[in-house]
Amino acid sequence: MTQTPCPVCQAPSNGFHFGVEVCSACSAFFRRTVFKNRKFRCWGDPVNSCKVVSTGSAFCKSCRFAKCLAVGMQKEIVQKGREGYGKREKEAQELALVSASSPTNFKMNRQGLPILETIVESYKTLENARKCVHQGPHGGVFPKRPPKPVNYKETIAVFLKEYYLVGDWLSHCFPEFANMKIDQKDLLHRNFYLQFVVLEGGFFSCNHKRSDIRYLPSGDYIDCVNPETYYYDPDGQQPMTPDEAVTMFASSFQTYRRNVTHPMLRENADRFEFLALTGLALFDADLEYISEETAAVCRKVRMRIQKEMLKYYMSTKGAEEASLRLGNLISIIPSLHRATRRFLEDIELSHVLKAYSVDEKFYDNCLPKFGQL
Amino acid sequence: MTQTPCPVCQAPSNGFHFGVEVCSACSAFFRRTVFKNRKFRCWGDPVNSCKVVSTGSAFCKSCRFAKCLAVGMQKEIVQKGREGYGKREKEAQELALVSASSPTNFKMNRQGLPILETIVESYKTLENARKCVHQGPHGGVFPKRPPKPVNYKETIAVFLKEYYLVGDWLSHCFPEFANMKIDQKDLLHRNFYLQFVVLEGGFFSCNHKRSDIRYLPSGDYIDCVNPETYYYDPDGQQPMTPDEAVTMFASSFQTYRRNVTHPMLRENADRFEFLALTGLALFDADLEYISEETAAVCRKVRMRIQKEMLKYYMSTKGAEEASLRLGNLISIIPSLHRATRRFLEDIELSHVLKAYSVDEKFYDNCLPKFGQL
DNA sequence: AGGGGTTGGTCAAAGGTCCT
DNA sequence: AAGGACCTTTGACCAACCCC
Repeated sequence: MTQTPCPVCQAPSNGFHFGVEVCSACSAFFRRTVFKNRKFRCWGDPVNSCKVVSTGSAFCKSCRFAKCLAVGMQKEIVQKGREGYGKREKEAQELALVSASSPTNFKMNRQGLPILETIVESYKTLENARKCVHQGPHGGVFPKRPPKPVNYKETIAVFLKEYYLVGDWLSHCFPEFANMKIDQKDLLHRNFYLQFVVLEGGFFSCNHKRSDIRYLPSGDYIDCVNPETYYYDPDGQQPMTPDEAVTMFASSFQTYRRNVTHPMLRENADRFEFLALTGLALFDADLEYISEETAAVCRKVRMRIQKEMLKYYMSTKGAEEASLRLGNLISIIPSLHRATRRFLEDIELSHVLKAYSVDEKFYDNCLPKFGQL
Repeated sequence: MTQTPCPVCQAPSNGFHFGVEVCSACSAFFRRTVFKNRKFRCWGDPVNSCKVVSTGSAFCKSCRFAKCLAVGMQKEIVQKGREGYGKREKEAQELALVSASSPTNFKMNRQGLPILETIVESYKTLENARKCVHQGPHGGVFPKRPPKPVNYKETIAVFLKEYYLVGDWLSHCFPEFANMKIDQKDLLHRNFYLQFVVLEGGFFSCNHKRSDIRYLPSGDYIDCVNPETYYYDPDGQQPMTPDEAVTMFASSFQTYRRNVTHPMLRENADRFEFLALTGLALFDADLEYISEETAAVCRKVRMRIQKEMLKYYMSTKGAEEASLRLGNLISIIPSLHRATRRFLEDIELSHVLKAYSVDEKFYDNCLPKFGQL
């Protein structure tokens, strides 16, 4: 940084640029202008005689460039473009077109992603099975009805039905899971299930672009903004009033939304990413009580899933963007754990208090044992 | 300056370099690339077949390097930091000035990583401060003594001393943190501290290549294989015998090792990566009770840290390897949470039972409030 | 010694990136 | 969208070094 002023704009100059000792700003301006071959028009009056001084902000571009040439800056020294060290603009633009043109149809990107392709396909089967099992608003047997808000009893009933459905789905997707010993399978399945419930809720919100209600797999929803509807018990046999329950569990809904729904909305996770996260949540290599053998399998599958995610991204993004996206997605997992744990605490609290008693079957069969999560 | 053209780029060649008669530019390029072990990706279409001509601009680095190798330039001739010769005078002077020169050659990879470089540097300061504060085996004031196993009382004392030390360190590393409102800062700091303790323990184990003992910042250690030494109380006033305590907390040590030490050993995380994880753990954007503003800051810093990690990897690895490594590192965070939570549960249990009572100061000032983690 | 040749180191000035 | 601060890369130049 020398003391001589930039001959173009009078700002402190900063070494030689394109043949003349000018400031870095004028250097960048000159480079961009020449590189993009931009032309300007002077709007001044009288024309082509604007003052070019760095005091303000708005120069007349035309006169600034003219002055650059006048003081001797050489167009020839501007290079024709180099390789960037991350992505290349050209590439990024082309690929942006591709991904924008087909938001839902990602068939083209799925090739060579054996694990994730399998999950995506069989998730469709799960969706169909749900229509039959839940008789919800999208059920095929009964005539269609609009989605309705549900209370906690109905919710638990839905999730209980789901548990085994999801188990079958997992066994179908992952031979690694299907072939595990029954006790290991049970550990993973229990650890997984609530996470899946929470994650899928976030994904539904993401699909519907709203975080004020939480959709269930049945198609109905929990109204998070009016939780008294959720805690309302038609039989009226609970030791707590809905109002009390709302006070007690109010922050739980906050937790779900903050930790999972919002991040997923922010990242705008697609179905593919949601299912990849599902796989990572299932194959939790660091779970307590699992055998070293199971842990090794988990690590292997996780690695494969990460590789496929990366491949999926690399087909539409540059390397850097892909990696960062992968990182952001993986960063959702701790939040997912947090939300799930909160969910579990709520359920256990209800259970202990015998307030809003949870179906015993659900409690015994579908939840991780204490301290395991 | 001979007349034969450089076989890589056709510019006039300039003597033999690394085995082939090439121009000085290609020589320098080759030297830099090999020295830093950089990998490139070709963005051309068709791939790996770009023209390499010295038109003054626009090389494809990948193809340029490939051509260097193709024409016979030898990687082996590039030295790894003046290994063959004695140190140069100038270099010796610099070393005298800086005094704390990096033991490994981090220098080359750290450029342009403003956040992580700052953390790495100021971590050294933290290490020095510890020597004074803890008077441990590496303390500068008292004569050196070998590391010894410590009990829980000594451990808590060490961590209490550390809390504010670490707080200062954080404020020094992260202006974003230093400038937060006091309540937000406190939330992050409390949430962070145990995670840091656990993570750093894993890092120490990683450094010493052993997971059977857990080093403390003071330089002493907890003997995880013989936890009765840890629960031994010289005053003998506790309501539990060491044996009972071991039974009670036995699986905690397992949890630490399984969740943090083992993954870090597996990944062989270096100091740089450990500190990057530290940053990610601090700026937890999904923490309960933090303001939206703070969360936004957290997301921003996290993003920057991830980018710097990626850059760090990309300078020595290919894009895919770098991304997977990043993914694996980030995947340690959920495990870290799990181990930390377990740690917290132990402390709270001890506290409630008034067995192995924890220093009240530590309990009140250094831990996250209930349900927050 | 001493010069020719090759090494790594240095730095000004290119281009690229990011946030406003 | 464009400006400007900030970062990386490049290649000419030079000191250190080996060898004959």
